[in-house]
Amino acid sequence: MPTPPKRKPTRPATLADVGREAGVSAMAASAVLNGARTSSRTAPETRERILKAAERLRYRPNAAARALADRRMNTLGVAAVFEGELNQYFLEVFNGVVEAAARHNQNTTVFTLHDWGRDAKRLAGFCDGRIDGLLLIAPLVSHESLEHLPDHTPVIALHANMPLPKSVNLESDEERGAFEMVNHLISLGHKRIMHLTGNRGLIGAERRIQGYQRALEAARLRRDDNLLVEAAFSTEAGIKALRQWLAKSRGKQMPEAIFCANDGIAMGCLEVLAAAGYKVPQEVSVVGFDDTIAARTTAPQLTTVRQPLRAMGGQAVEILLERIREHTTITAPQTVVFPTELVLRGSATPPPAQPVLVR
Amino acid sequence: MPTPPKRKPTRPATLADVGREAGVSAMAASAVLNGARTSSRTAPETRERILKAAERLRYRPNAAARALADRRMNTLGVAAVFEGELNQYFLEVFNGVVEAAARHNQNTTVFTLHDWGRDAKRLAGFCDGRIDGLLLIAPLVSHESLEHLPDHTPVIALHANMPLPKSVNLESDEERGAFEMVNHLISLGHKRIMHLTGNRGLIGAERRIQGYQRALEAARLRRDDNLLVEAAFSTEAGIKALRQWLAKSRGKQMPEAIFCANDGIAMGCLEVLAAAGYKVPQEVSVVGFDDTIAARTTAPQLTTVRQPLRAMGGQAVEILLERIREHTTITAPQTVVFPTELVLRGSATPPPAQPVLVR
DNA sequence: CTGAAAGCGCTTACAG
DNA sequence: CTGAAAGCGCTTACAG
Repeated sequence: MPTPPKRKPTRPATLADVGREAGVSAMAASAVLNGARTSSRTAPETRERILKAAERLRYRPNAAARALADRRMNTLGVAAVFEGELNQYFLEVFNGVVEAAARHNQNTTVFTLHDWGRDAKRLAGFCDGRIDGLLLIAPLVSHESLEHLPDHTPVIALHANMPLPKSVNLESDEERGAFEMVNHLISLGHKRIMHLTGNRGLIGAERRIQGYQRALEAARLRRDDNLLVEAAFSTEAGIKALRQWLAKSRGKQMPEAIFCANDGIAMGCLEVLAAAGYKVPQEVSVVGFDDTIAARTTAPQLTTVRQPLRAMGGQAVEILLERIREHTTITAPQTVVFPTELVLRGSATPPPAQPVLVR
Repeated sequence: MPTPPKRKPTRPATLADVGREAGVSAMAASAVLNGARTSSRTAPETRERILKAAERLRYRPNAAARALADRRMNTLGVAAVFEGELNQYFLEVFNGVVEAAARHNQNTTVFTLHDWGRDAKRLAGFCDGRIDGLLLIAPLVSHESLEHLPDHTPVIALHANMPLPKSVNLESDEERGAFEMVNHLISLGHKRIMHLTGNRGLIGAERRIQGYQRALEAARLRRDDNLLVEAAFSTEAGIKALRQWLAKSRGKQMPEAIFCANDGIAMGCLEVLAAAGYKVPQEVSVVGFDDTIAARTTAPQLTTVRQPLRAMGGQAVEILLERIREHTTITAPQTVVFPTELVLRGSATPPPAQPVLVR
C-alpha cells in the first residue's frame, strides 16, 4: 500500500512545494517569488496563485541553495583581532560597517583572530563561499601572510600596517593630524612639547611621530629627544611611560604639553598627573588622538584628533560591494586617505606663565 | 578540434577537481578532506595523494554547498536594534558571543533591525538556512510579533521584555542589583539620591526603579519624586535629562549621588557635571549599571552594578548550540537568571560635608 | 577500502 | 507566458 506523498511538517517549504500547491512548476514560483529575470512576464493570476501558496506555506528561500546557484551569499566578512575583547576602535568602525551593510541588504559576519600572523590561514578558510568579500580591520600583515590571502574573494583593508596589494586600503592622514595638533599647541604658546608614542614600528605610531617632528621643525623648535617617549597604544602603557619619565626627571622642567598617540594614552596621563597633583590644563596641557567616546568623559575633556572611523567603516563596505558587483580586479594597491580633524576641548590651554618643575 | 578540458583559473577548486588531480573520485576526496564518516577507512597512500592534490589546488570546501547538503551552516545569527549605533551593552554581550562561537568553530552574523515591532518579518526572513540558530539581544516583542518567529530555527533571547515562549530566556537580577547599589550609597552616608531612569516601560528600566525605591524605603528615606528623573538608556538621554534638571533647579540643593540606569547615562552625567564644573566624586557621586568597558575608561572610573553580560552572551551561545545539536523542542518558556554584582570604583565616595547648590 | 548515484533547494539558459 | 533539464559543490546511503 503506497504511502500518500505527505510533507513532513517540520521541513521548511521549498519552491517545489509552492509550485505544487499553486499548480505550477518550481521555477515559475522561483520567477515570481525570488525575482528571477523572467518574473515580469508572469500572468497576473498565476502570479497571484503563487503568492498565495507561498504565504500559506510560509515559504522562505533557502539561502544556502541560492548562494550555491548564485555564487553570491549577500554576506560580508569582517576580520579583527580579539585580544580578550573587541575594543572601542573596533566598535566605532563596526558601527559604520553595519550601517552601510544594512543599507544594501547585506549581512555582516565577524571573524575573530588571535593573531594576524598565526591566523593567516584561517583567514583564507573563511573565504569558502560563506562571504562575498572580506574587510580586514587594522591588519598586521607580512609579505609571507599575504600568500594566504584568498584569490577569489575581494579584500579591503582598514588601517593596515602596509598597503595590501590587490586590495583597496583605507587610512587616515595621521601624519597631518599629528602635525596640526602639535601646531595648535605651538600656536597656544607651547615650546616644550612631549610626545608619548604608540607601539614603535606600527605605521600609525610612526606617522604620528613624523607629524610631531615636522611641526616642531616648521616652528624652528629644537628637537629634544628626551621628550620623545616610547609608549604603546593603551592606557596602561601611557601610565607606565609617564611615571617612569617623571621618576627620572625630578627637579627638571615639566613639559608644557603632552601629545599622546591616542586617547587611551592620554587617559593614562591624566590619571598619573592627577595622582601627582599637577593641574591639567593649567600646569600641563594633555591632548589625545582618535576622539573615541572616552575623550568626552574625562575631566577635563580631551582635545584630540578625530579620525572618521565610522565613515571609514561605511566607505569600506561601499567599496567592497562595488568590487563584488563589478568583479573588479585590482592589480596595484590602491589607497584612500581620509582627513583628520582637530577637536578642541578643555585639556589644552596656553602654557603656565612660570615654568613648572617635576616634583 | 576539441578544446582541452582546462580549468578556468579564476574558479576555486572543487572536490571533483581534487579527485581528478589525485586520480580518485570526488567523494574519496570528500571523505579525507571534509571528514565524512568513511574518512578513517581510506588507504594511507590514497589519503596522502588526495591531501597533496588539495594543497596544490588550494582546495577549500564551499560553505554554501556544504550547508545545502548538511542542513547546517555553522553560523549563528545575532539580532539587535541599531539606533544610530550599536552600544556598549551590545559590544559587551557580543564579546561573549564571539568568544563562545569561535570556541565551537561557529561563525556569527549580525542582523540589525530598526525596530523590533516593524522588523519582525525581516527577522523570520533571516532564518532561511543561512543561520542555524538565532540570538535576540534585548528584544521588544509583542504577542503579535511572536507569530512571525521562525518555526525551524531555534531562538534564544537575552533581556527580552517578556519571556519568549518556545525559547530559553536569559536575564539578570536587575532589581536586586539596583537595590544593592542604592543601599551601598546609603551606607556611604548619602540621603539625597537621584535616579536617572532607563526607558520607562522597558522591563529592565522598571526593575531598576523598583530596586531603587525598595532601598530608599528599607532605609526609611523619604521618596522625593523630584529626584526620580526619566531618561533613556543612552548617553545622550543622560546628558539631556541631567541638563534639564539642573537648569530648572538653580539655587536648590544638588543631589549627593546620582544612580544611573546604565553606564551610558552615567557617562552623560560625568560629561555634564564636568562641563558645569562639579567635582565627581567630591561634590557628587555618580554610579552606573552594567559595567561595560566604558565604566573603566571614564575619569573617575565608575562604581557600577555588574551584569555578567559577557558570560550571558557566551552562555546564550552554548544553550543555542545545544538546542541545535539536539533538535530540542521547547514548549514552555524557560528562564535563566544571572546574578548581579556591585563593582566599587572611584566615582562614589561619602557625600560632601557641606551641601552643594546647583549653580 | 573505493565509486556511481541521488539529492540538498535554488537558478540559469533553452525550448516550446 | 510557462516548463523540462542541467548544474552549483557537497554528502549520504548504497553497492561493489
